Amino acid sequence: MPEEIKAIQSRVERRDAAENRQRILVAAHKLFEQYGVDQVSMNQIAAEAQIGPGTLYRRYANKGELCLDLIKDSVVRFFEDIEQYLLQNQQEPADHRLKGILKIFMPFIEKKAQLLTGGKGSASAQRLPYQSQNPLYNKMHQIAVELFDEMTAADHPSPNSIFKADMLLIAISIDSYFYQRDVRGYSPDEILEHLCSTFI
Amino acid sequence: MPEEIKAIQSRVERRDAAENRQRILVAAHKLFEQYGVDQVSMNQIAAEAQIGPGTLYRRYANKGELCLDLIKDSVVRFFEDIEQYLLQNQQEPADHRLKGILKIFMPFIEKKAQLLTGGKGSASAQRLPYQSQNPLYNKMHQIAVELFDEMTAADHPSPNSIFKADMLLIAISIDSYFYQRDVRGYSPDEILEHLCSTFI
DNA sequence: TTGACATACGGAGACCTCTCCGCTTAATAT
DNA sequence: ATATTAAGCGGAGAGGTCTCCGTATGTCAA
Repeated sequence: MPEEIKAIQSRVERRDAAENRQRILVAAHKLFEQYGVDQVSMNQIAAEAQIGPGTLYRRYANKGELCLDLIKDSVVRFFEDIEQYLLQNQQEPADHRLKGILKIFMPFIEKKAQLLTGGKGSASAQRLPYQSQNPLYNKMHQIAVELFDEMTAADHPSPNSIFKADMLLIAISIDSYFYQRDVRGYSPDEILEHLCSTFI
Repeated sequence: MPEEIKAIQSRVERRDAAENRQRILVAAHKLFEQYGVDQVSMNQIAAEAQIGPGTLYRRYANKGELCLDLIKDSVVRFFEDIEQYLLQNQQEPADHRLKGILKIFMPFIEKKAQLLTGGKGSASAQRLPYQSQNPLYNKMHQIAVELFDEMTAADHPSPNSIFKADMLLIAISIDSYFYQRDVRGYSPDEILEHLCSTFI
């Protein structure tokens, strides 16, 4: 019996562990707010949370993971927004809907940029936009693929749509986005227009 | 007199400095070869070169710069290849030439991937493909812009071409390229085809 | 309750990046 | 030859990431 239960509920978080997790989140939030994500070290966070570095790293292998945990809720809300938008615009053509999604996406990454990239200096660092292979990337990708497929009337996972979706997402990765904004000097709207004329 | 000469020849490299530079390059090359770029630290390089860390950092602010210096010659040769290709294919349509350039470019980044990204874990790290804003990126960009302009018969620096060139280059950035190859499982040729159908 | 034990803790420490600054030395003018 | 001096050197050290492992403590079965 016990083994089965354990297997199912896959381990309960210990009380002290849960408390420490809270302390970490609070400490990180405070320090990030005050100094900016880049300027805060894992050490500082551990100190502020009054735990040892080992305890911090046991939970978050690097600052990126911690950041991701910190914005988990925003991400959930973001996808709810997307879902709602898609529902309310079902009758619009796919290209229009994709543009609409980008319009929601861009302010989001602008607002959460620091946390999304999460201090990229790290040995066990991550590849690709928004440390790709994370849920955010994959879910956005899936949505984009569906819309591209719909545009070309292809059956669902068309290789071409998969590729285009990858390209679109990398094009609005944090780095690329801020490059266009800060170096090329485009406004968010201009970026959006360019994206559409290139990819849609 | 002396001041004028100094101003003109803008400083001569001191003999000991030149020697150390050589030692660094040799040491780095050896260690990179043996352990892989990522696994070699600046400290190790300094030790192998028998110089202090300060001396190493005085010349190269980070591993990326050192890597770039290490492949400077390959980059020059690469652009000579491009130039020659463009010369020999002047009569071909612009899209064909762009594809040809990608065909030269892809093996190049495949071969030099490690050195081009140059151990990305670094505080003063770099943005964008091939630590963008470096000569390689800018020159490739310029070439792509010209070809895009030619395709659309636009006068030279058309905003649209500039954007498309940025997107194309980011699409074949190391990260993106190896993502397509290793995660999506495409062969270089397939990637090339997809790139063309998306961007050209 | 009380073991038993999986989980979690914490800090010492290995190794890293990068800076600072007093000392050294090559190049030049005299 | 010698003095001057700017360029270069090197290593101590501040502060970071991340690991390892002996110790402590929740949790659960009995």
